[in-house]
Amino acid sequence: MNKKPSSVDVAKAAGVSQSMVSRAFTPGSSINPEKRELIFSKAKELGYRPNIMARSMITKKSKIIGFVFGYLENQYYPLALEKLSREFQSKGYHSLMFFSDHQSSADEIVQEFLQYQIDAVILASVSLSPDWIEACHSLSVPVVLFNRAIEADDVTSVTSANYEGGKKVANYLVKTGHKRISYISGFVESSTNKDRERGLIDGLKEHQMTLFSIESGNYNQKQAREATLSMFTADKVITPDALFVASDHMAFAVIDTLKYELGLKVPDDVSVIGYDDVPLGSAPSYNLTTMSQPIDDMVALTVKAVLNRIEQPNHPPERIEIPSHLVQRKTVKDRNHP
Amino acid sequence: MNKKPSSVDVAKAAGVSQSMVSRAFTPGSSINPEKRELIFSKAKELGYRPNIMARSMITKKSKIIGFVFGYLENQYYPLALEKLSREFQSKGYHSLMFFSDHQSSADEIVQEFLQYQIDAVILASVSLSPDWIEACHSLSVPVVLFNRAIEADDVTSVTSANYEGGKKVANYLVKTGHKRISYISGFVESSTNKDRERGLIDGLKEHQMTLFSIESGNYNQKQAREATLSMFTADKVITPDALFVASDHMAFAVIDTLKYELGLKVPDDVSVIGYDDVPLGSAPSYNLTTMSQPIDDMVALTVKAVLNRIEQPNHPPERIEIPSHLVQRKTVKDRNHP
DNA sequence: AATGTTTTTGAATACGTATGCAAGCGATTT
DNA sequence: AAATCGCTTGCATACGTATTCAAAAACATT
Repeated sequence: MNKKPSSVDVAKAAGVSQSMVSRAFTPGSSINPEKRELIFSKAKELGYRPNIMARSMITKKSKIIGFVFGYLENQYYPLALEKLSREFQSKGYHSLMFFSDHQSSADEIVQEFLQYQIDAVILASVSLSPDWIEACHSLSVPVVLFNRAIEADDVTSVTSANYEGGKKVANYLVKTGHKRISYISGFVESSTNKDRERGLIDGLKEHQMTLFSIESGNYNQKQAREATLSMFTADKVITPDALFVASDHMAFAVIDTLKYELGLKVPDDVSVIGYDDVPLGSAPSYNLTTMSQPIDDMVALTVKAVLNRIEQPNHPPERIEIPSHLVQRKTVKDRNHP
Repeated sequence: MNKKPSSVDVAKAAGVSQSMVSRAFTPGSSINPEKRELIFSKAKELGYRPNIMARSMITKKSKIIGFVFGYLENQYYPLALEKLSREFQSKGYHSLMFFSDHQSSADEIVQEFLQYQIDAVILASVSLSPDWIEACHSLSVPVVLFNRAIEADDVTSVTSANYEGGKKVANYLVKTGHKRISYISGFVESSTNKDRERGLIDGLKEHQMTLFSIESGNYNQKQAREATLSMFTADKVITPDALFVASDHMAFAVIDTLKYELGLKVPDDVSVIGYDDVPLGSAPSYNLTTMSQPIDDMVALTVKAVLNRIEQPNHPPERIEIPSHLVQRKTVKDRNHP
């Protein structure tokens, strides 16, 4: 019912000028500490808090970070979202959500969120076309890719060491005696997927081996299931003895398909190794061996990178890679000692 | 590099007044269609879009919906978030995220997001204290509870029919011949949990039965596991033959504990029934029998309720309940025909 | 041709805040 | 006692937009 009080109202109540109220709420401003206390108490009384919209008109800072997601299905992303948001929240920023669908052009979304004068934009589970970057760059809003990279060098990206990760998987599967290693890929266009695949192939090559087969799962469970079925379809006489799946999320579907549709034993008949190290992977029902992308490190470095670029307008974009490591559980079998 | 163009810049370029540019972007405004086209083309050329911050100072509408979450662990919430956000996005609204931790008082968070002049606030996976309501109400920002209800009647809430859901569970478990039915609860203070529990107990009473035992899982997996262990600990000679678990999320942990820690068979030794019908429940590894809260209905009605309260300032708060129904899968055994 | 009616337009203002500038003031130095 | 310094304060303005009001233009009616 009551209109929201403004700095003018507080000023009147405290018998000071509006400027002073503003200064009271601006840390590091020149103001008598006693007056500040007085103003704070009056403000509390009236239920006043500075209007961020009005403030942002002057300061050109909205304290809003735009998040663009393609989907939240893969548990890794909501987790990342929560951790990132909490971190930003503790630093006075908040997250505004945008979801991209395949219909709406990238351009539309950019236009949409630029209206909010966001201070930076984080792209996750979505790839971005060069026009986005250009548009954002020309309006000097920093772009940070989370778990995606891109060739362009005027954008900051944070990923795990996907190429090395792929190699480590190759080494591990070879070392454990696998002879027919297949790959169920993510979204084929995504850098993350490409790097993991390249790492895997190069890793195999070092052992004079090649990929046994490959199918696209497109980072979703339905297609991962289909990919699995097609790899083990009846007319194939020789089938893989190990599957590297580009994300845990898909790996769960793969394991279910293997076990309950194809009647195969994991890892006795087929080994499966995922990527991400999502919490569900440690559930005894899956017990998934996987490559970990340490989420806390990813988040911490992302936040730091974003703040750097916000606070130092000409901070150079960086390409940050977090080392990933193998998490051994029960879906890979050592075939050397049968 | 380029500063963002303003309506004044566009006005100059098109040779009209600033007012007219504003009108061009205000649907239903009185303006010559040809001029509007001209302005649109000039705007596109310059890369102009109205500044929402500035606009909101006049209109008092920020086109921002505040979301408050306690956690996103339970898959139901990220899904709801995505669906809600997409829906709002298509209607010109966007979602600003707030995460509550147990340390920071509710009051702090309210203060924090009221700064953003949000048009409404949706509470999910979090309970809210009466002071919140009061604060929001007095500033006339509508509060909508998603999957939570509250005694106060000046707040809109959308839930599934939890009480009836609990009853249906009771009936189903009794009908399938269970004699010792226990409950693993969610956060004991939450309305959702209380209603499910009450429904279960009342439902049992109708069959002259009582709850065999109860433990709190607090909606998280760790405590759900502990609750399960304590229900089946060695010194108990009689143990439950059915477990109603207040959320699927916990039910997965319960099943894993039962199967892999206690060496029990589900459903042969113990039946388990969850609540929510989260996608993972349909994975063959769990195949969880559960009560469904149809998420699309929940979302659609939430969006409608929020928009109603935004657009019609004195639209009365409503208490919306969606019927929930049983989803039969494989974690409940019919013990009548052994 | 003169009048009335509707539509389109621009000038001016308000929204709530931050900040440059100059004035006020008490304390310190000469 | 005068001059200087540092701190605190208020005035005035700017940010980018929507909107009221009155003027102007277009059109319709007699």
